[in-house]
Amino acid sequence: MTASTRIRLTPDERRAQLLDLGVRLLADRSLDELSIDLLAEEAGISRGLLYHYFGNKHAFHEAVVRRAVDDLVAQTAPQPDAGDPLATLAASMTAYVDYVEANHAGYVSLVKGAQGGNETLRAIYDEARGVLTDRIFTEDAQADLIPDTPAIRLLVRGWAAMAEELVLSWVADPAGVSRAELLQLLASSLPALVEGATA
Amino acid sequence: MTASTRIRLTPDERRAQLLDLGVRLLADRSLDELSIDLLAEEAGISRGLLYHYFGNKHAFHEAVVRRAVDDLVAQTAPQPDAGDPLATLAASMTAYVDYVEANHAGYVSLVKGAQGGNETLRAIYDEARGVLTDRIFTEDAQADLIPDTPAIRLLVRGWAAMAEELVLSWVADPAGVSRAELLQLLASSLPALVEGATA
DNA sequence: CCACTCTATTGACGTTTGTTCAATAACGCC
DNA sequence: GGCGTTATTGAACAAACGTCAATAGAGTGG
Repeated sequence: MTASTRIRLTPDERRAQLLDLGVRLLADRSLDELSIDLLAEEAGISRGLLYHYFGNKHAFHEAVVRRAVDDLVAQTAPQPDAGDPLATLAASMTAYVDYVEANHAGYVSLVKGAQGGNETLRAIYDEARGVLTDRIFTEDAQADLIPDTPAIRLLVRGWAAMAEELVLSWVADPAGVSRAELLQLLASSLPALVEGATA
Repeated sequence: MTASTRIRLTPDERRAQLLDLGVRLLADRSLDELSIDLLAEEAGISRGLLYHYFGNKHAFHEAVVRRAVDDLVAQTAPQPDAGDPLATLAASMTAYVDYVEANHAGYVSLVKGAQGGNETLRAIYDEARGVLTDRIFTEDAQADLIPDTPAIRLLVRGWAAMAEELVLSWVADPAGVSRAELLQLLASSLPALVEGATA
């Protein structure tokens, strides 16, 4: 549009700009609905520069997903003040619901969408889920509430999938279920499952 | 290769052939890793014919996913012989585990991958999950084991996501958990959740 | 048995889009 | 104020998507 004197950023700044833009654009578009053309125009750069920084389109996608996942992990980091492990769990779930509510489209498209992607994307997703569930073990297991066996590990993993589904489904259509009820479901389900499995 | 006299099938036969081939090819490839060129060559047809039948690549993908999902629903259809609702549930889960074991790659790539796709793909996936979970209600609810409230509906939906995760995760790495234990987890988790939520 | 019609099928063409690479110009430094 | 480093460009290539008028297989009626 206006006079476009070439703007030169440091590599870190440019990477950050492109990743932020990628998160924004890929929130309501799938990867192949996003052309490098559009991305470059939106960022005010040439197509070639994207390849200089990320190599190819898929690598860019992976970097964006990693970025989104890191955000999720950071913003749901547990605060070490609570004493009661159940209260800690409840706080974690609240933070998680907050995050999904604030980033609904992006969560579905980027985080969840990673499951259907290639090996690398699934690995990123798995790693994130691993971090989230490990918190459960390191925080709650200290109180010996949750035994650490292969079957229970598997069950907790399943519980995490359930939690994701509950929140996404509720955000998409909250009809008939209050936020408090949702949080209650999330927090009570883990003990219920563990007790049901060990009994 | 050999003399290729143009083979002319009925539209139904051709559609079926292409969908079958699509299921096979998309089991270990993502959509954009599959070129129409390869598909056409593999099917022994020209590229144009695919567009004649499906319009565009995405519509083809959707049709393939719908096909895979229909297979899943059909092959896990409950047998109306069992009496005890808990036994029926156990039978359903066994059929489900059988299916996922036999179609691991395809399940992940097609069924699960649909979650990360566009609106239409997610609708197909949701519809399939709806059919699967509705079975729970129509079969088990008759015995009044499961009350039908919005919160419980949501919970059952979450349980379905958990079941999927458990099975996929177990198939990917069964270390430390026997098949019987898995089935036990699957079958016992639903009652445990419902009881935990209604208490 | 031949011509004829219907329609499944082709193949060439235009266009979009991912990717490469040598050339260019902005910024810091002497 | 010139100079070198390197972030950045833009043109050129290739692969793949999608379109459409032309083609030919298969049944049908004479």
